[in-house]
Amino acid sequence: MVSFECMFEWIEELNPEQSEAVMAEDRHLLVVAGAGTGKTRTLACRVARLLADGVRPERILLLTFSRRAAREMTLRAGQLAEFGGAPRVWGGTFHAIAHRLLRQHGEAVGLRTGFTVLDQSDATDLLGLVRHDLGLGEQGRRFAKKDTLASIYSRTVNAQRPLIEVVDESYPWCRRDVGAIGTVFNGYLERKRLGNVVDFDDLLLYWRALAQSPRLGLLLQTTFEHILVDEFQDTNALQADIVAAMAGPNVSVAAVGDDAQAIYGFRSGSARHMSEFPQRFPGARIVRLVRNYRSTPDILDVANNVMAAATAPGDLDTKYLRAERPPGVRPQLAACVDELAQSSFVCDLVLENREQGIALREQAVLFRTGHHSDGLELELARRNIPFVKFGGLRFLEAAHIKDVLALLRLLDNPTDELAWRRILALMNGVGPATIRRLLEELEVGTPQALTRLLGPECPRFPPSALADLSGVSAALGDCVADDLPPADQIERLALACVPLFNRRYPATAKVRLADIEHLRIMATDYRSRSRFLAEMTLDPPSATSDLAGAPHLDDDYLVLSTIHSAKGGEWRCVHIIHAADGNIPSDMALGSPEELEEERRLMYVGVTRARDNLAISYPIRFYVARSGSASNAWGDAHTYGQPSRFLDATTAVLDSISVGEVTVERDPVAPELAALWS
DNA sequence: CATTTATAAATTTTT
DNA sequence: TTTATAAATG
Repeated sequence: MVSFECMFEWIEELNPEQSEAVMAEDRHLLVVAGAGTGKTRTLACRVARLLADGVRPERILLLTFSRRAAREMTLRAGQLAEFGGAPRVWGGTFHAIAHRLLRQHGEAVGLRTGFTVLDQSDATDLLGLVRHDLGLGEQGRRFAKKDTLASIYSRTVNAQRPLIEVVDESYPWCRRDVGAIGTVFNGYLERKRLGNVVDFDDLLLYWRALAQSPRLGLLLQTTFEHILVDEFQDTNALQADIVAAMAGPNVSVAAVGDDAQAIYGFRSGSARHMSEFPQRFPGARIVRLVRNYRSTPDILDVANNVMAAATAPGDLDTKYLRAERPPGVRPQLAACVDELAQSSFVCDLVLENREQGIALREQAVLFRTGHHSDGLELELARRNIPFVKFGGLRFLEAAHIKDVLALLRLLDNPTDELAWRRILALMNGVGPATIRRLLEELEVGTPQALTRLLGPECPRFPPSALADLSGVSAALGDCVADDLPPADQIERLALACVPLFNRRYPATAKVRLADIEHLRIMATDYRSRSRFLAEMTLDPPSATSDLAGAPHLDDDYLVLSTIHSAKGGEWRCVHIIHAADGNIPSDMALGSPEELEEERRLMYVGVTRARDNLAISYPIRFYVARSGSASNAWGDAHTYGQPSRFLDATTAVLDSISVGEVTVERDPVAPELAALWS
């Protein structure tokens, strides 16, 4: 009961609007809450209030969009309900809850048991296979590439709009090929069904189908009494449909959101669904939270000025935040000579802050895209400043991790074509043509494919692959019964991977095997192989600070994060780097006014993460070409950066400083030489 | 004949 | 770092 009392102490500290949101007895509730207005706390308190009123925890569903938010909410609200192993509040991302429900009831909507969830890169690869098999993208024909196909697909499905409209609006250069794109999508659907796999979008689609089905819909509508949804401004049409379909006659829906923080347009999220909430859920009480308790007025001045020029203020306007805190320190805008200067500026500031008693984990560095932190990561490593990076490339994206997971997936679902392909391609002397033949002869698509590989009916492999084959088969044979714990299975499979990795990744095999050991350690908490696989797909570990060993979560570390991943978080000090025009807003997003506005909101989200200190920086000169391409070998391929256009209106409330010495502007020799032959 | 190697081109944000 | 095509190799 202790936690209940402590929760009631919180409730006493709520302001009148927050407590209205917590106590409201209306059937439906929409909380329009600006950044830093105590949204999460209000939601958690509402859950506490419901529990105190006698609602059973397992009758409460708490939906979030990001995994970070899910973790935080279930931590805060979930603790309340844990009395001696009593059932807990259902909490998680839309996708995680969908998965949980479909494992239970999936057969009712035509899903076979034992289905595998494809992550984004798997889904993209499968689209690429279909694309290739249809002979698209061959010579000269500039057909949409697999990544483009994946985003078109996801947009179409999540927005529930006709393909032609989506292509016209967002991918006009593919207009000519809509017919063929449709054909690819059909092939993709067929391929998924054949392999008994579902992608992220399918999880939502099948959940909706379940909730709308005559037989199970009623069951689901009576499973939960209260549905609470966080970050409602990021809902897409599919998710809005799901919430509506789950809301039976005796269900209350409480949604919380902020249209000024809608940043998931690329996933078809739209604040429109929030403004339509009152129509869709009639009788909803609307509560607005605008008092900001998080940031100093100095920081809010920046935030408010960023949004002042917003062209499309929503009708549920929360963008002007009222400061409740006393004045603090003026935020800084640092024009850095180059990226190196920016990196050392940030490191200096971080260390200085730590000297003043602000722990590293109270500080965050935020940026638009994953690779924007590359330079900084090098400098942090050089100065031995520990950090953890959220967003960007993940541990699981590494080829060798996918290789081992493919072996596990094969054991879990022997009809998974992608897993088969990945494993076969790892063997010596096996290429696309052999893979095609083997897939046919193994009859991948039937559950017997694995027994066929391990048994006497095993098809003929090229002689060069026989050694690899016997190693892999032996390992698969040892694990096929699934009587070993997942961690032991990984250890056994990793053994078979040693020779494969040594050949495929000669220079890095050692490091990669250490990563597999990391994977094994992560698996030790799981008792079920399929649970582990699903968890790795739906809630993969965030990228680690270093390639070796597990991150020491007890230690102090600096947080590096994309702005998208940072939403919902707050830190005493926030450093926004690469805030140059072209980065925020991204050059990619200049196509339409809507996209540009989303970038503005992104800047707003970044700024409003800060409590006490905010430093925005950008390099005046930065390289366009990424390392690895040879294009900058002759002369610098750099460009001169202007600060983000969203900061234009903030100059009066920012301290502008210059960082870095103006050294030699450019290499005097190379351009001179280049002039000789250009 | 099939596979490996070489070369050029293109690269947002998350579940 | 991936991806399509061309050349080189087994």
